[in-house]
Amino acid sequence: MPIPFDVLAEPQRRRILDLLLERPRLVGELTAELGLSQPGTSKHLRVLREAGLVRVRQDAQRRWYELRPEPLAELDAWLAHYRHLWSASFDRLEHHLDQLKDDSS
Amino acid sequence: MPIPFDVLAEPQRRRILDLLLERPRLVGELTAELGLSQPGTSKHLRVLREAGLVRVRQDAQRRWYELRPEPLAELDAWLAHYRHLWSASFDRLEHHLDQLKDDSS
DNA sequence: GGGTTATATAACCGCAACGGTATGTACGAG
DNA sequence: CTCGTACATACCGTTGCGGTTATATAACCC
Repeated sequence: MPIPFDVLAEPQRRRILDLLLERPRLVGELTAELGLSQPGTSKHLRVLREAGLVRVRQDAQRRWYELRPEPLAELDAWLAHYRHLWSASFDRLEHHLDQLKDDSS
Repeated sequence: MPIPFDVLAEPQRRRILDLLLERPRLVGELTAELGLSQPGTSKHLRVLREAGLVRVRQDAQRRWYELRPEPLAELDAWLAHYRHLWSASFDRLEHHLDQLKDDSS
């Protein structure tokens, strides 16, 4: 699953992710909160689904959308290549992370 | 400076960032390595410049482009809101980060 | 200064994405 | 089984973006 930069480039889709970060929601709820048409919302949700950023749980006619953070974790991994550029204590942080890894293994 | 999601959505621009992560480069070098036309490269560089992701150092007719990681740091901060979703030991990590902060203050 | 090198800007084109309206589908209620 | 609800899909118009070629700008070289 490639990092979905283009999917995240869309402001409305990021708003959807922000809303789903709080709790799962129905399409109707998202439609109201985004101020979009219902099909517009559905279309964004399709894109997010195909990018693996959300998953659906069906409940009769309703569909609960919830967050799926794996692609964001991959984005985080990509960012890691650049992190030492702004994180002064990066090396020490890495050292601490290694310790965490050792603790849990 | 808002997080430049749309700027990063472009694959060629991410390639430019990857190349600049190694070392600063001239427009001509980037043009060759990307396989684009020279104006195409310049246009991407303009977008990256306006997003604050690169800066230019002029040297006669040449322009050395180099990375400016601040916007990526903001992206990192945005990601932080989601990080606990995939980082099992997030709370412990946060604790360690706080310790780092205390050490350096 | 005239020519060359290095880069930026302008003008243009094709395509894909986002938004809407209209319609299809699926499930439950009565 | 019919109607209403909740969502998805089809289709279309507009717009913005990435790519190109052509041209402008600016600095060095001789």
